[in-house]
Amino acid sequence: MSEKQINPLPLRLKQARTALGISQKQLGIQLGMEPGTASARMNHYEKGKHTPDYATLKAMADELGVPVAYFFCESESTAELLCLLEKMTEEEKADLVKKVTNTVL
Amino acid sequence: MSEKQINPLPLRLKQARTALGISQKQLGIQLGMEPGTASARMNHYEKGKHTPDYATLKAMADELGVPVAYFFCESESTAELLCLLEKMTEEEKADLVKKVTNTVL
DNA sequence: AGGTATACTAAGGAATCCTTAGCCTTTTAG
DNA sequence: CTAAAAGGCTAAGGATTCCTTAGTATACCT
Repeated sequence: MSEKQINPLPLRLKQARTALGISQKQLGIQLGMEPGTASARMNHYEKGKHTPDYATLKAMADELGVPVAYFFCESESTAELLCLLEKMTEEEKADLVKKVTNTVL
Repeated sequence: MSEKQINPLPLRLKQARTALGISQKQLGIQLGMEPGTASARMNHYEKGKHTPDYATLKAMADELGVPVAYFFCESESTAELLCLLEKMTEEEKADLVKKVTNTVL
């Protein structure tokens, strides 16, 4: 019954960071962390040792160009779709909701 | 410069809980919390006083029938779509990614 | 009124995080 | 080759946040 209870955040964070080609420390600095602590803190988050609070989560999301919810997506396709949704208007998303609702239900 | 930095979790939690018509305390108990602490803990989360760790977040999501990422959606339409995505197969989601990609880009 | 249910809060012990101070490997420069 | 720099990573303790206890307040019901 080994119910794997994996926190997606470490993986998603690493994916988004490496996509930008910057180091853990540099990302932390860009988020406004002290240069002396940025490396350790970001590494803790990426290794799942610690969990960032919401303000840090939001800052990371903005810096990485993803929505906060992206960090908690369990599947790749959902993560990808969320990033696309962020680029759409409310109207476009409302339309998509209707379409998908008819398809699924 | 009032940068609205609202944590969506309290609102989303309340939305999903009231949709089920159960009390804060009862939800906490269903998550396996001690009956003596369930009320206070759930209220803290719903008022934004404290933030649940991932295990609690996952348990809440499962019990409420939403994905964990739902708690962090800033817009209603995105929150709604995420819940629909959870009911789709990986294949269906992959197809949707393609469609949306062509629409957006 | 009395009892119950629900939402909510203060305070302190318990748990987690942030910071300091490094180590270890790989890569780059000399 | 050697040294230095860069990136990833970790232990430990002070700083911060959370969990738990205990209780208040309001509304509803009998």
